[in-house]
Amino acid sequence: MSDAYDVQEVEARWQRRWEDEGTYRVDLDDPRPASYVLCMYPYPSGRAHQGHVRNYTFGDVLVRYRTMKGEAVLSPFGFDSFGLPAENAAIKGGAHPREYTEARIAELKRSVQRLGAVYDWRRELRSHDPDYIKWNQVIFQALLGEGLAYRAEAPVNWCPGCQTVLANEQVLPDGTCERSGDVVERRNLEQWFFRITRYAEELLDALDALDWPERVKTMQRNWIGRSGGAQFKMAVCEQPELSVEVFTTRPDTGFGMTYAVLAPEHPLVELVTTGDQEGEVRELLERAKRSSDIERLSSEGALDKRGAFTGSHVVNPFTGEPVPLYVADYVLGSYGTGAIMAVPAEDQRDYDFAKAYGLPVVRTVEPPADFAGDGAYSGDGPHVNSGFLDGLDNEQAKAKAIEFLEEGGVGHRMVNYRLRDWLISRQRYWGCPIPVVHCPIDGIVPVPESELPVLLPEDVEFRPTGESPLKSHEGFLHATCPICGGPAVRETDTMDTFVDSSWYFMRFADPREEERPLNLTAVRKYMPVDRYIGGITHAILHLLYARFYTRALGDVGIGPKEIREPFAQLFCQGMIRLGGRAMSKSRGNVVSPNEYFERVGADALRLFHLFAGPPVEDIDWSDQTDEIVEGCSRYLGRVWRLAVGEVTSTAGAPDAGGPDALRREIHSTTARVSADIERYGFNTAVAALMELTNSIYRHVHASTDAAAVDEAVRTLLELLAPFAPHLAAEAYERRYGGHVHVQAWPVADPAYLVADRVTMVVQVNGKVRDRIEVPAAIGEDEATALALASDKVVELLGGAAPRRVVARPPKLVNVVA
RNA sequence: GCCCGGAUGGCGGAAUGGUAGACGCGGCGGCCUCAAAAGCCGCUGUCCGAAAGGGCGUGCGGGUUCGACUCCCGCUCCGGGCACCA
Repeated sequence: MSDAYDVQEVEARWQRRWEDEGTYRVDLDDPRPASYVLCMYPYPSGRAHQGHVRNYTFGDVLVRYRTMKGEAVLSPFGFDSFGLPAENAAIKGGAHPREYTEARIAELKRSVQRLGAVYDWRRELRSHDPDYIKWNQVIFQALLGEGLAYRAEAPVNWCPGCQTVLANEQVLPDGTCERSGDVVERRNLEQWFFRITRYAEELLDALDALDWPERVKTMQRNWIGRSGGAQFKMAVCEQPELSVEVFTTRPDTGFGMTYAVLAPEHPLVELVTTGDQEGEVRELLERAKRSSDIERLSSEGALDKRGAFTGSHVVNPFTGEPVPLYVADYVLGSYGTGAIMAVPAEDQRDYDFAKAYGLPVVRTVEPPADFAGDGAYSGDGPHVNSGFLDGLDNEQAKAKAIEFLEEGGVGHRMVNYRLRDWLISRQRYWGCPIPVVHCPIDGIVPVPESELPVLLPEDVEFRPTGESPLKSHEGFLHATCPICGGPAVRETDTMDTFVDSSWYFMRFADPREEERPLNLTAVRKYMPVDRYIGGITHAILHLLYARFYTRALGDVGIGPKEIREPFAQLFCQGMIRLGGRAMSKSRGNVVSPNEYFERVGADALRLFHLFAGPPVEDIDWSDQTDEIVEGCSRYLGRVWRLAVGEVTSTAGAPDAGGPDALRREIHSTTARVSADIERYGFNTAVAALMELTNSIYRHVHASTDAAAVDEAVRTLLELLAPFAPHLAAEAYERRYGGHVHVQAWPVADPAYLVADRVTMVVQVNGKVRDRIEVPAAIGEDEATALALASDKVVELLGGAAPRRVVARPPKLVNVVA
């Protein structure tokens, strides 16, 4: 047997062996404690890129580590295989989306397997498989039955590039499509929605208890956007039978309302606009309709063209005085009541508008003395010009103002959320069909479960018209109404692919369950996911939808009702940048892992990703990267020679400290590596392994006794196993026999973690001046005495008595001169 | 504008309030070799110094402390999120 390490042969052989022996398969009757480690399932983009490598390496370290710790780790893999790129490729003259997608799945799967990441492949899922489509549709019907799915006409985000509607979440803040970059238009269309808003409060409140990155939780909080305040009605002076209802977070400032505003979309606009104002109002409505969201949301541009007086007035319930009613595009039809009370003195937007239209500004909160005086003051302070609220602070005044509105029967406390219902219909082919038919007699009728799945027809033609090919496929369109048996038209919308990814992690618990979407026993065994790993890019969309779906499925009886949160712990790994930009296929700046697999092997590339920096931080793929990869490869060679090759003692080698010192290092390294893995400190874990390796070399050179070295190498290989699984396995088998990945994870013995003698630092005025070898158990008095006796200290004190001595034995003594 | 992160050698990065720069990359030197590669060993923050040794040093300015990369206050720059949401 050659001592040379044949990377390609060894890696291929162990990968086959893990698969053949089912090392990482788990089953329901597994007696070991169950746990669940999951990487976000990928959109199959073909060959893996470095981002995948990083993601799956991190996940794989945890799977292997926890397996060695004695857990039955559920580690499944699947593909988020519906989605626009496949369809766009077909339109451009490529293959059918199915062929295109499946070819790419095969490619990605090969890369993932080549990496040596281990999965229970029996559980592989693909969103576009008929089986998954069926359960997706069954879930949809259940949500429909419970009113959690509904159809409504709504102003929607239409992307002209993608020729489909987008969820609010898919529109970037600048009003462009997150995928194509086109400017998103507003259109009124009948669409399917999921009632995620029903869970707004729960989704918000439950965030606190999650072990997730704080910034992800913050993003979700912002997205849900809870604001508390009051809602109340104001009668229209000119037409007392009409009233305008407004929402405000600042009912305490009601006395300062000097005008009110309707959104251009508000249904009352037409009714309250007087004849002489009609021209102006009409012009504004036209403008608002024409304007893209970008223009409308921009604070640029002349304000005086963005509002108009309706000619009517409403009565301010606090003062009893009439105030003018305006219509303005800075008020959104889709939030709150679509109308506001305007308080220029305490709201900057209202202030700017009031200035442009010459409306009065009345302060109701006394600003602090140092307040610049220009513009609105939205902070806290004593109320003024506010009748019964005078003198109160904001909180007190709010409570009292709401009380006042309630007593008057015109209003009440109110909470509003920024979160809107989730628009799930897409006018595209390559997605899960929405399983309903439209019957001229019975309306919208769900397809009965016995007829599911509704599958996509294969024989379709993709044309660059932008219209879904389903709309012109006679065979697909033609259906029978399940109620009346008459002719009906099949729904041609498909589901947002985020629907697919909102429950796959639960299906993984038993992906072959044939009776229901979820096997509850299996779901209960593994859920929630203990470690969920993926990119920060999904901080809002996927993670919020998955949280919603987990709850909704529980509540409609498909999932376990008690499991509310899908991901107990979330880890977001940093991005990989190249040339200052995120590495991504769409930017065309990907570095393929394949050349690294060929040159240095999977272990070295894995080690690079683990070692390059903290997993949470972004890393730059730079000129230095290849050199570091080489370094990782070199390190593995060093381990290999130590374990399998010939490393011998060296004449004149310095004393390495003997077997006791080596044993202490074995245990301290074990402790460090274990703790580092738990906190995703993979870079420092690898550093610790390198230190131990260097140390073992020193001990070998210095002829430390073979038993201690043998023990050290064994532990090194065991600790290295999650990081460089192939080399560790091969070296371990050759040297010790047996399979390292089924060994028990080493445990640090605390007895070895304390040394007999340690180096004590002696400082004078906080500066290190000397180091003394002392017994670890040294007391304060003795440490002080030793420090004061130090030549350096004597010299620096120059005969004077120290003013103070701070002793922290056995680590440090600080002498204050 | 608001809310989060971050800033440490030539580079990637380590450091429960207690030896700043672990580990690695790069560089320099030595051993091995006919030679090279590989490997093994050592040095490598900066300034002064032949050396011993000493000064300075974690974005900037203050503060707390015997002692601050670490905690507090005030800035600068970089990255990210949110932003007419009433």
